[in-house]
Amino acid sequence: MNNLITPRQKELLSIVYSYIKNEGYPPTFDEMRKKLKIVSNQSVIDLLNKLVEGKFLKRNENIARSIAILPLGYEALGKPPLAPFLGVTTAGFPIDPIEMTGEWQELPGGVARFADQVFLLKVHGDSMINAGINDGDVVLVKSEKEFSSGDIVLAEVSGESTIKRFVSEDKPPYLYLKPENPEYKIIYFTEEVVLKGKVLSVVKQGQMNKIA
Amino acid sequence: MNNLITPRQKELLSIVYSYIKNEGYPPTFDEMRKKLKIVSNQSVIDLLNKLVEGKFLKRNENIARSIAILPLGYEALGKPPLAPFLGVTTAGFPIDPIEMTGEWQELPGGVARFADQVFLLKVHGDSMINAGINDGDVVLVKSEKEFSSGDIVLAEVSGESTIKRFVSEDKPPYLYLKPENPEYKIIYFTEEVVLKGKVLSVVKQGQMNKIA
DNA sequence: GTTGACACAGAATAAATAGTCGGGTATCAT
DNA sequence: ATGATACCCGACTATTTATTCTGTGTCAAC
Repeated sequence: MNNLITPRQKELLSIVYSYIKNEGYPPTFDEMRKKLKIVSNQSVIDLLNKLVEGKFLKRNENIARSIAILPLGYEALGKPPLAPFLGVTTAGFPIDPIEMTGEWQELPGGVARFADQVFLLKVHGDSMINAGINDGDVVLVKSEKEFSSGDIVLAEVSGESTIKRFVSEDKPPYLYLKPENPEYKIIYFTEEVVLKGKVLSVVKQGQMNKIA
Repeated sequence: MNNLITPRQKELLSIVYSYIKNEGYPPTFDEMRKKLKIVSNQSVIDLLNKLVEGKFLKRNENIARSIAILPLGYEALGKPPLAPFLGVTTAGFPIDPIEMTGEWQELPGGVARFADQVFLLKVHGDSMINAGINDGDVVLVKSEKEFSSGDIVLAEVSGESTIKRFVSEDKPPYLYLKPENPEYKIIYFTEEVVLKGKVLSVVKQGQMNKIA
C-alpha cells in the first residue's frame, strides 16, 4: 500500500534500466534473476509486482520482455524520461495553436521530477532572440500557476500561444509580456492573456556557426 | 550485397520504431507480421535479415523481441538517434580532459546522418555567454577536419578541451580562438592548439528565468 | 509474541515466441 | 530465357519465457 521504493526494488529497476540502455530491449525474468544473484523466478515476480504497484514501471502479463519504465521510475533513478512533444508555438506574434503530435523526446537531465507536468514546443519567430531563443528552437515548458517577474513564459493571448518574458512591476503598467527583440511591441495584460507555464530550457537547432 | 533499403523493408523498420516508441519494448515476429498484413513468419524473417545485413538494426537469434534500431536505421527513418555523452569541457579556460561516461542522450532531429561522428559535451565556464552558451549547457559536437572563420569549435589547447569561436583573418594574427565574453583573452594558434570539431547545437540547462 | 511486509527457494506447468522446411509469384536487368 | 532479388504462403517443431504452487527466514511494528 505504500509507494516507497525498497533498496532491492531500486536495484532491480536499475538493472532493467541498464539492460534496456545497453541492449535496446528489456530483460527476461531469468536475466533479471541472474543479475539479482538469486535462484528463483518468484522473487523477481514479487519485486516486479511491487514496482508495478508503485507505478515505477508497467508490464504486460504473459508477454515476453514487456517491461517499460514509467516517469516515476526514471525519477527514482534520477534518469531522464521522455516528454511529450506538443507542437508549434511562436515567439513572434501569436498565431499557432498548440497541438499534440504524438512525438516523444528525451528530456535533458534534472527535470525528471516534473515529468508529468512538462512538455516540448517548437518555437517559430524571432521575438525572443536576445534571450537566446531563435526560430526553430525547441523549448521545454513546465505547467505553472505562479510566476515571477523575469520568467520566460508560455502565454496564451486571445487563444493563441506565444513565448515571452513576463514582467511584474510596482508602477504602471504593472504586468506585461516583453519580447526580447526591440522590433516587437510589449503585450499588456487583459482578460485575453493567460500564462500557461515557464520555459525551463531551450534545445537549440543549428545556426551555431554564424558570427555573432 | 547492396545496402539500399526497399520500400517494404522501410515499412517494417517504421513499424518497429513506432512499436518501441509506443510500448517501450520491441515487437514479436507475429506482431510485425500482422502489421505488415501478411500471413507467414518467413517473410518477416526475410525482411529482418535484410535490415540486419544493411546495418539498419541488430537482432539476437532465438531471443524474444531482441530488436534494436541502429543509427543507420534512424537515419533511414529521419528520426533522432542517440549520441554518446562524453563528459565535461570548459568554456572558461582549458582544464578538464574529455572522458567517456557511458551515458547516452537522444539527439535533436536533423543530425541523424552524422550519428557516428557526433557527441555531447557538458560545458563549464562562462567564456561563451555572448554566443548563448552558459555554464552547464550541453553542446552537440561533430568531428571535423576543416573549419571556417566564425565556427564555434571544440579545441584542444595544451591537451585540454575548450569551446571557443574560431577566427581566420588575412592579417595578423591570422588564426586565433575568440571567447564570446570580453572578460576573457584571445588564444593565439601554436603547436599546442588543435581543432577537434564544430559545435552543431546547444541544449540549454536551466537559468532561463533570469532577466537578460 | 503475533502480524505483516519483504525477500527468497525449488519444482512443475503453461504460454508465448522463434525458427524450420519446402515450396510459390512477380519483377527486372543481362 | 534466365538468373537474381524481393516478397510471400502454410504447417510444423524447438526454444524461450512466464507463471503457479507451496514453502522458509527475517525484521520491524503494534
